[in-house]
Amino acid sequence: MSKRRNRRPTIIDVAERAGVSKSTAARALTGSSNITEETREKVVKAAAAVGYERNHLAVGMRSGRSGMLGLVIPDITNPFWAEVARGAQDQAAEAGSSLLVFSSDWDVAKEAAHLRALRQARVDGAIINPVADNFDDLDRFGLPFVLIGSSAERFVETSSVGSDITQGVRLGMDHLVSKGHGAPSLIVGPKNRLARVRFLRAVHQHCIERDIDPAILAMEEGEYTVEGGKQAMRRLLARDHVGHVCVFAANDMMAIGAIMAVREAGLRCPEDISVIGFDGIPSGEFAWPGLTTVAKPGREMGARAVEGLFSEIEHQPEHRRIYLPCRLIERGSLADLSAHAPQRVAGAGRV
Amino acid sequence: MSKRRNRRPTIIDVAERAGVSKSTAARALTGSSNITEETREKVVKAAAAVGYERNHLAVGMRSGRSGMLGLVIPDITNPFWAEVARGAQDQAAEAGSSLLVFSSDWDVAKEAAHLRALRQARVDGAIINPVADNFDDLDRFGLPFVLIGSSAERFVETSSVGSDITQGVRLGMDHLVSKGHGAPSLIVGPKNRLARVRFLRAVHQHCIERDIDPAILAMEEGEYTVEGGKQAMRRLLARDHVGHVCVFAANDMMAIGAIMAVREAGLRCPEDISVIGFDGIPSGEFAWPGLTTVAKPGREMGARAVEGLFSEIEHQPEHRRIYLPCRLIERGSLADLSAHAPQRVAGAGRV
DNA sequence: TGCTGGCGCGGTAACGTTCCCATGACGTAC
DNA sequence: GTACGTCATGGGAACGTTACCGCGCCAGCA
Repeated sequence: MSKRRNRRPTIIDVAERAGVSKSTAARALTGSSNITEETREKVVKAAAAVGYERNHLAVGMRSGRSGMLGLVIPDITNPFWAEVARGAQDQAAEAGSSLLVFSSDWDVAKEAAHLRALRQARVDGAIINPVADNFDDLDRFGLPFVLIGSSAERFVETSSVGSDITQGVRLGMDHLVSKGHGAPSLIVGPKNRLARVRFLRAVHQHCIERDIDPAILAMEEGEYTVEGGKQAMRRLLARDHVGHVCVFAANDMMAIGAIMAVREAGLRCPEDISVIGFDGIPSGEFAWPGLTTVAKPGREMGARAVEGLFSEIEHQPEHRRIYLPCRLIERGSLADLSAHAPQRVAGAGRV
Repeated sequence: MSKRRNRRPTIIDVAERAGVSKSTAARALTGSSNITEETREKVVKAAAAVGYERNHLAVGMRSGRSGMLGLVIPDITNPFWAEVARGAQDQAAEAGSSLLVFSSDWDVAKEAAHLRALRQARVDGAIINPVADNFDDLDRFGLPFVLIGSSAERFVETSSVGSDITQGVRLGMDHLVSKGHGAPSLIVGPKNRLARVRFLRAVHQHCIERDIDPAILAMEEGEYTVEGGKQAMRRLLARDHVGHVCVFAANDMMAIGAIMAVREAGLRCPEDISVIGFDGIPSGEFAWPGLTTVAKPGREMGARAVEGLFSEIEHQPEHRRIYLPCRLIERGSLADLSAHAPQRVAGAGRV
C-alpha cells in the first residue's frame, strides 16, 4: 500500500504480506525461538514472494556488527599477497562475511588512509600487514585486528599470523647443503624491513650451528622486486668468485631477477650458478629453470588470519602468534653437486 | 555524561561538546551551507577532540548510498585479474569508496552467492566479469553494474569495459607476419566462453583480409591455465608438422604452458617454435624466453569500469561500451624469420 | 475456581545520520 | 512602526533492523 514502486522490499513488506507484525517476521527470519512452525513458514514464503533480502547496513547499525572485514596488504598484484587475499576471502565467505581489500604500496600515508576508511565503514575487524614502523596508526586503530606477515614480531600485544621463517630458512639451507653446496651468497631486502632481519638472523643461526662464520657470506640488498634482484645479482657477479656460486634470495621476485641477471651475464642457471628463493609464488614455476624455493603457505595464512580475527572480535583474548611451516618446492634452479659426476642439463629441467 | 566508556563517539557527542544541536553539527561536518564560520570551526574542533569519525553504515541507511562497490572476478590470484582489481581499487579510493572483492572461480553458484552478498551489503553498484551464460542472476541483480571483460558482449543493455580484442588480435597477427611467420596455430579456451568466440572471430576476420582460409588453422583448446596450455601444446605437437611452427595462445597462462610443453618435448622456443600470448601478465617477463604477448590494459580497465559504474549509479543512462586498445609487448618467444625468408606468408607455419 | 508460568505475538525504542520544517532573531523596505 | 525576507539554529522524523517488554491465551496445579 505504502510500498513505493522502486524500493527494495523491507521486513515490513514481508510482515504485511504474511499478515504478522514485523517483530514476528524478524523472529521467523533470524531463526529465533518462540515461534510457531506454521507462522515461520508463512513468513519465509512471504519473504521469498516479495524477494526480501536482509539489509546488512541496518543489521550492522542495530547490532554493531557489520559483517565486513578489512584486509590491508602491500599490493594485491603481488602474487604472494594475492594468495593471502584469496585465503582470507574464502575463509570470510565461510562465515558469511565480506572482505574490503586495500593496497598500501608500503606507504605509511596510504595505510593510514585505508585504516581510517575501514573504521568509517565499521568493519568488524581487520587483517593488516603493517608498513614498517607505523606503530602509531595501529595503536590508534581502535578495532580488533590481526597482523599478518613478517612485521608482526614488533607488536607483542597483538595476535598475528606469519610463516616460520626460521624453519623455512633451515629447510632451504639443509636442502642446499644436501645438494652439495656450501655457504650461500645472500640477496636480501631493504634495510628498514623486519623481514630482512628475521631472514638474516635465521641464516646466521643456521651457519653457527654448522660452524660456519656468517661473516664470510657475501650479501647484496635490493628492493623486493624482480628489478631489485637483478641488480643485486649483478653486483654479486661483479665480485671475485671461484667455482659454483649458490644464491639464497629472501624473496621469489628477487630470485627470478637473479636468474635473469645470470642469463644476462652469459652464465647458466643452475649449471654455473644456483638460485633458491623464498615465498613460493606460482609464477616461480614459469621461470626457466623453474625456481626452487621455500614456499610460505600464503593462502593458509590468509585463512588462519581470518579465523584468528574472529576469535579476536568475539573477545577471546587469546592473543596468539601463529607461525605456519614453510615447505620446499624443488624445481630446477638449484644444481645437484652431491654426485661427483658433472651436471646434466636434462637433470635440471624437470617440472 | 551519558557517554559510555567503550563506545565510538557519535555526532551527538560532538554536538554536546561544541554546545550545538546535532543538526548544526551535521551541517558543519558535511560542509553544508547556512552555517556561521565560527560555529563550523567550533564543531570541527570538537569533532577532532573527541575523535569523531562518521559512521558510514548510518550514512548509508539514511542516504541509500553505502559508499561501497563490489567486484566479482574469476580469481584474484590470476595476475590479470589482480591488475584489474588494483585499478578498480585505486579509482574507487579516489572517490572515497571501498571495494568488496569476490572470486567466482568461474562457478555459477559461487557467482550467484557473491551477487547476493553484494546486494545484502547494499553496495552502490558492482563490477562483474560474469560466468558464461549466467544471464539470470545478472538480470535479477537489481543494482547498477558494469560488466568487465569479454563476456560483456552478450548483454546489449548494460555498460561494459573490455579490451579491443579485434585490435589486439590484429596487433598480434601483424606482428607475427612482420616477423616472417604465416598463419599461426591457435590455442584457445574452453567452448562455453565468449572470450573464445571473440578471439576466433577476430583471427578469422584477419585471415580473410589476408586471403587465408581460416579452416587451415590448426587449433587446440584447453582451460585458461598453465596446465591447460601445456596439454593443448602437447596435442599440437603430436600432429604432423613441417618447419617452424608459430602458436598464438588466447591467454598468457596458456602461452606459458605452451612454452613449457615445447621445452618438455626437447624443442626450443623460439628457435623451433614461436609462441605469442594474450593478456600481458607481469610474470610473462619471468618466463624463459620472455613471453611476447598482446597486453590488455588490465589496470586501466578496472579504473574505467569504476568510472562507468559511478555514472551508472548517478543515473546517467549512457550505457556505454568501452573497448580499450591493447599493445604489443615484445620479449623473445617469437622468432624473427624475416631476415632469412623475407616474404614467407601462408603455409610456412602450418602444423 | 483461581493463580502461575510458559509461550506466541505485537508495539516500541534504539542504533547514527541527514533532511525537512519550525522558530526566532535580525535587517530592510515600505 | 509594521511587514516581510533572510539566515542560523533546533526539533523531530525517517532509513531497516532487532531486542526488550508487555499482553493475552492456555495448560497445569493448588
